[in-house]
Amino acid sequence: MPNENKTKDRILRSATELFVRYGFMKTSLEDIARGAQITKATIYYYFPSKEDIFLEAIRVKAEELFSNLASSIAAAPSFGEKLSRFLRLPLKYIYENMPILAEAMHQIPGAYFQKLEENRADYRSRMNALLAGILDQGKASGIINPRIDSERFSALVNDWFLMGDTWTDPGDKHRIVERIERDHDLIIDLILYGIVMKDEPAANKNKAIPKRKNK
Amino acid sequence: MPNENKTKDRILRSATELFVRYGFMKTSLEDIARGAQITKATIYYYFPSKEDIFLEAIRVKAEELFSNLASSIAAAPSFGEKLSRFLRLPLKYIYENMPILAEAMHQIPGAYFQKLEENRADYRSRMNALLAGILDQGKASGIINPRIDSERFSALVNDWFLMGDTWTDPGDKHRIVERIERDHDLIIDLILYGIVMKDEPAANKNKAIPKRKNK
Amino acid sequence: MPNENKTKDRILRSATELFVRYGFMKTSLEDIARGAQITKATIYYYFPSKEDIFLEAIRVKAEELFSNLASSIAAAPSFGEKLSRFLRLPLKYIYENMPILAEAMHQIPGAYFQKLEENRADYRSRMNALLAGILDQGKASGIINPRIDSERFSALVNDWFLMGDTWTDPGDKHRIVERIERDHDLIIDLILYGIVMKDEPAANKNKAIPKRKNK
Amino acid sequence: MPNENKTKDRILRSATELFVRYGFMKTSLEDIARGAQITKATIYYYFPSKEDIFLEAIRVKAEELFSNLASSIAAAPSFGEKLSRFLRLPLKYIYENMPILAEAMHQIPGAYFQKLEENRADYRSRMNALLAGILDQGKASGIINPRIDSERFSALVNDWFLMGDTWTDPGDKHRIVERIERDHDLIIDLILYGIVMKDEPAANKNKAIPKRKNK
DNA sequence: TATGAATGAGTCTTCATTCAT
DNA sequence: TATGAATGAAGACTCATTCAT
Repeated sequence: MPNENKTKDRILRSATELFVRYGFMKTSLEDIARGAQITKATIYYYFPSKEDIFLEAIRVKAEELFSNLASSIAAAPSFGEKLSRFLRLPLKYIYENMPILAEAMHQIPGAYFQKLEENRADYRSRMNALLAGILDQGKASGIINPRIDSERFSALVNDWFLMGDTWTDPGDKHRIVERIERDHDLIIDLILYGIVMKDEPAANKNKAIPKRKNK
Repeated sequence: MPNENKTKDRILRSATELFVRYGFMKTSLEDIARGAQITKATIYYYFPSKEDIFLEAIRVKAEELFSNLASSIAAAPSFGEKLSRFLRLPLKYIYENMPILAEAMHQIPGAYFQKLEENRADYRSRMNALLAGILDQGKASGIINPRIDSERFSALVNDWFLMGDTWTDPGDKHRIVERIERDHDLIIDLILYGIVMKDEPAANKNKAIPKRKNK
Repeated sequence: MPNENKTKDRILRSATELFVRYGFMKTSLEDIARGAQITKATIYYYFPSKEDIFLEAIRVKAEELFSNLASSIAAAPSFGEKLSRFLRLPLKYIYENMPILAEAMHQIPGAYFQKLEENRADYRSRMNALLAGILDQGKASGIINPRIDSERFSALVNDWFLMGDTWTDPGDKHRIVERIERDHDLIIDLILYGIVMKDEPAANKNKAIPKRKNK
Repeated sequence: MPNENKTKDRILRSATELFVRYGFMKTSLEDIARGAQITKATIYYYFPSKEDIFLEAIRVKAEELFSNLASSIAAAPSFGEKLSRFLRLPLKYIYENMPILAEAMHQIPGAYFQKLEENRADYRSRMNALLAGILDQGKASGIINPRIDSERFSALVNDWFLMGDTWTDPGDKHRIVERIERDHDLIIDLILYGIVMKDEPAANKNKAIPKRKNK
């Protein structure tokens, strides 16, 4: 965690706040400088470009998230609670800190795509690792059907419930549409669970759910 | 469906394509004009401002979607298929045509917020009406548990599966975080369905989506 | 006086009203066309350019003024009343109809300066002729000191009381400053008349406007 | 008096010169920048908008004028000379530096009207104060008829001889026309002074500026 | 380490004018 | 006689970036 008084951190904090509120393009270096109580030129002493500030801002937030997430999950008493935290925290983080992440894909110049993609792949694999760990523990303790494909399941959770695709740039359009075709009936099954009459769709019969206590 | 040769449509098509690919702010009128093979000034013969082009582009796409969606659902042979189409088409449309919808909330000047909000409310209520129709039919034919709260169910599907909140502006942050808190264990239930051992906790069987008490 | 229904007059009327209210540059052909209930392109059927509309608008108003002025003065019963009308009407006309006359000098492209100057010289000479006529009648009836230089007096009245120089373009700056130097003590005399003690400045008493030696 | 080498002053000087010559609207920032030998963008480092440059230009000129005027009048040996300088200097200044003042009223966006009006009221009251001081001295030394209404006299001088109303915007049209009606026979009296035969119009002899009854 | 000053390359928008019909 | 459509040229303003100090 960086020293609170250092200029670089003041810049980063000002930038993060403004990026979150107004997005990448509508935040000017002038604004960031004002928020950090320095002048525009000073920013260039610490960062080579506006894009680099943005990338660094995400990086800091992401590390924060992973750090909190790992310890929170480790401390969770049960499988269900681990899964619950795994879902709740990242979403909260994203919406509290980086609701404009997705926009960066469209607003940042192409030259920076590669860096963004690297980050994204990194975060995704760390998330998957975390989830895989949870699943493994679930399997080990016999709660989870061992036939579940952990990898595919992780990907699905990521994509559909962790807004994995808010990162996606429009170039990937077809990839997403394909995924929609592929996954949507699984999603429908998920939705149907809970609303269909108990004796109606034979295909779904015998599928049970775990006992959840509310909170 | 607009006439292919009319200049206004050429502008709209060029604009839509560019907005989708590069976002609102990174698309310049110059670009749009080039794409439509006219000059910048001509755009102003047809549209009073860049924002109006954007709004109109969404409107056209949305009407297209609703038109297709309604007939597609009407033609579906079964309840499950209706639900499936209801989920698949909008997502495809959004990702194919307007993946940058959300950005508009941050990039468009405040003066246009109201119009955007009106559109959004309109689309949302039309989607809900469609889904409610499907559910009603399901209930009528005895497939669906009549205790299901259609309204709440529609809202949930909308928010979690139709990216209802990609429209959300950062000011609503807290609203979303609250929703995450409120809905996430239901989501976990959905996820667990399909992965837990079939003979595990019978207690939750037949559970419909209940009206949740707050917190 | 032109026919009220003819398109050309509608254009002229709309243009005059807008020029008077908003000035030459802030009045667009679009505005004029709207006011005349036609379209922009139609204007070009009747006028070769925006400047020509303006020139024509002044011309019409000026003719109107001269026509009214001449008959009003002719009908005046006394010398004093004639002089009074000579002063009152043009000022009223200018302020009611063409308060932006002066601006035209700065806003109209150089190419039109010549035409404007011609008009201006024409109007000035007609005003002078009118005033000279009044003076002559005054002299003839023995009211006016015959030593008065009618020409110089006319010029003075024109410049100082009829805003003759609101027409002046900045290039003439030095000419005006020179005139100020030359005439200002006469003006002071005029002002002092009426405020000095009746027996005070013997030197100025009964003094007619003399031919001034330069400086 | 501003430093000759500072960029801001170069901008101001270039702007003033161009505004004076071509008016507000026909002077582009490009022109001003060229005159100041900088680029357009630099102007925005020093001024928030074109209108602000204009306002500042007037302000500087006005301060200059008042400063010179006050000392010049203070140094004048006699009442007549004071009055003379009071009339001569402002007119020279206006015509040399700001002949396009009036246009600002029509060309500057409404948002700036208030500031312009404030300035104008300020300048006017300072001018009136100066003139009142001169008159008081004249009265004290017994030269001026003590029955003279100083306030009304100041206003008259201001309006008719100092072009007070060249500032007037077209909305005030009726106010001016009313003033013409009200003051014009006084003006005629002034004019008649100097041209009538010495023994002719007894009625006008020795008459001070009276409070006029309406109409 | 920090900044005041300067700028080039855009951005949206306006508008007088043209022309085929 | 009238116009719908199109445009070139210009205008005010923004902003990330540079650099001498």
